[in-house]
Amino acid sequence: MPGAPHIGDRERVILTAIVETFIATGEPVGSRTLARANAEGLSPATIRNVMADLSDAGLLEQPHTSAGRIPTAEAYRYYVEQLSGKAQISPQDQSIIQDSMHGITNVQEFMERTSHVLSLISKNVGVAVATGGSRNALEHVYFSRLGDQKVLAVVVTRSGVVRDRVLRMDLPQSELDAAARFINENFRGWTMDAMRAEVLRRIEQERSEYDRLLNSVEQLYRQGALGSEDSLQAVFIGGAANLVAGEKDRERLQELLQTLEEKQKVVQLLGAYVDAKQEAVRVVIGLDDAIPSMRNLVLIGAPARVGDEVMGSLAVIGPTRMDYQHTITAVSYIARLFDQVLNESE
Amino acid sequence: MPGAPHIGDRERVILTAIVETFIATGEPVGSRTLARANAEGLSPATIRNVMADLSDAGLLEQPHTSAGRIPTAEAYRYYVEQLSGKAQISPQDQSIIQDSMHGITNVQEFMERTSHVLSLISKNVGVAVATGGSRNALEHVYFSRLGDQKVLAVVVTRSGVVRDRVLRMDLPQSELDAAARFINENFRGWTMDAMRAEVLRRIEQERSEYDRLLNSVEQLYRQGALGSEDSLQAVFIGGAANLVAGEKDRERLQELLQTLEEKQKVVQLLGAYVDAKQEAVRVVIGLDDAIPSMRNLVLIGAPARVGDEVMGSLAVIGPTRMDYQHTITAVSYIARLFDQVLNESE
DNA sequence: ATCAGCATTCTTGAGTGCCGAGTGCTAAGC
DNA sequence: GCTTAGCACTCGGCACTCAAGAATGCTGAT
Repeated sequence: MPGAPHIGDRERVILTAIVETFIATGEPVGSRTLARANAEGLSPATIRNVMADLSDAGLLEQPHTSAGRIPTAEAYRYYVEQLSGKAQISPQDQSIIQDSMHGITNVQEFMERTSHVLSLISKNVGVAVATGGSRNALEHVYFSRLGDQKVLAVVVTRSGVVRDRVLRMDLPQSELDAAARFINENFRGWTMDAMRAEVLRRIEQERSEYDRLLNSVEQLYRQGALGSEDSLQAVFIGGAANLVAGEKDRERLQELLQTLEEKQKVVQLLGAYVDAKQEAVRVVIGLDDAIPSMRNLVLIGAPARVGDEVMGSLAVIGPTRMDYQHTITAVSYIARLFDQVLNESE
Repeated sequence: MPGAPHIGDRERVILTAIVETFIATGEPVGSRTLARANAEGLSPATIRNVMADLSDAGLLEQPHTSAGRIPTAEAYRYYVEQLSGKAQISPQDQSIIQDSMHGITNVQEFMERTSHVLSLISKNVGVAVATGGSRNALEHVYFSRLGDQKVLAVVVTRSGVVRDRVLRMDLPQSELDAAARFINENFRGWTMDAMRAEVLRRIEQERSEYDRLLNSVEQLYRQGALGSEDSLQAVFIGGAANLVAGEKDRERLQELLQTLEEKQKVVQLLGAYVDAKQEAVRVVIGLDDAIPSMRNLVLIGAPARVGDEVMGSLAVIGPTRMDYQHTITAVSYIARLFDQVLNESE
């Protein structure tokens, strides 16, 4: 990567043209093809010169000596950057989304449909992750003995997420009820973490009084009944079938599909790249840093939030060769929709 | 299909050998190969004769004039039939299953892991569906206002399945609480269906008294809060990536993956073929009747039950060319495990 | 600077010929 | 009468060659 010939106007136009025709055709683009298609009226030879410069700058690659040029990851980054997000979502996409989102019953369902819709629109893999664990405010808990040693814990958060979990413990139903009542009366609206801290504090301070009760609660915590975010994660993946069209190498295809089935990895991926704090759509080109098997893939993601609370994230994963503009607007639109649908009356 | 040469001992042995070597190699099996492998000491010529008979009986096919023979669906059916289910599960499989099933927290999770484990063991697609809606006994309900017009309904069944749903209605919290209390006190242990019938009956009879309360409950029913089984279905599919190895035709591969993503179809498939009443493992060869895109696939499934209650079903879906014995024992083992794990203390 | 032309490189697809595996049939052997 | 060996025939697949097409880099002219 020698001193970049600081990309001027002509270079930018040509690079953009290369990226776009490569996205469209999938084949290495040569100087002649470009000269023919490009209205700029430049001759192939000139274009070749520019191409050579761009190759030096590390923006283009040649698969073989006598083949056309292919954009590098860097070129895509550049391309996406100068792709001002001014595009509006198309009416077709909008109606696809409206249709699919009809009659949503809960967050999980929204996420599931989202993954599906994103895959439809982008013709790639749609991903939606519902996280939002301990930061959510508690609304209600309920415990119930199931069998011999088993207790069912149900936790409802204020944002309407329900989570259940079977624990193994032997507290009698009476104590479970007492614990539930205690929690519901004292800690409604608290976050799980804050609540735990408070319980621990009280155990320290007022040991004598609440003793049994607080210990029950602490025991429930320890079993994960009220617990930390990771167990609440639900991952929805739609359109994995679309990878078949894009990936020629069978082994790699299989590897990719396998990776997608490991939900944990997908969560980790979104967690790493989708910035919860920021509302913006994030485009990450080249996922090999995070997950080796996803080399050459691109992630276009955004956080899903209701008000200020982050409920999860959504994304499209696809090959570098995808319709960025289109996908970005779709992701952005659904991310906004999420807030609208779940915040107020639909 | 002329008069079947009623399959004798020799025919059976040869057919079995053909099926097994075809499963092993994936290539059309010819008379010579078979003669070499088969200890029976028959000459290729003899085998050719038998093969011709089996072809006439519609049990074998030739892809091309001078290729070997391939078993037809009918042949697989015959093969599976005479495959007495005497095989024990292998220790390796057993330990894979034990490892994966460790620390199960609820039915959904069991199903998810099951689909994964089945895919691992069978090297095919593992499927698990949690159904079991209205037939389950009610344990507890809870309603909570979420926002403007929205109410969150949480239903816990006696078998430990939790279900939540956001409804659009405008009952005030006080009435919701009253309805919940009423239901929890009077109908714990009832099935959803029986409960609804009773509510309707009372509305008729004792109109005056409970009026408002009963009407709230009925309204909740109408919104599906306490409702019919279909919305409770959760479908888990594992190992879809395994299809890549088995299916050469890319288009068909894509079609298959797409079909698997349509959860409804999968539910319908299991519903059609896995007999809830019967405990046995069911092997269905040739799924094209139910779902055209699944032509040539095989389903090996069993119901998942806790005691007498059917909680769902589990299955392996794969190409006709699979290890039947192995898969059948695995499916059967996990089906039994389901009862054990969820019924009593683990 | 820009562009035309030329020699060069490399991929791709078509065409060819050959080998191996399998079949069906007929005739000989137990 | 069942079993087997032998023979002629049919295909699919592989290796190989060859020509066409596309793109490149360079050089020299405008």
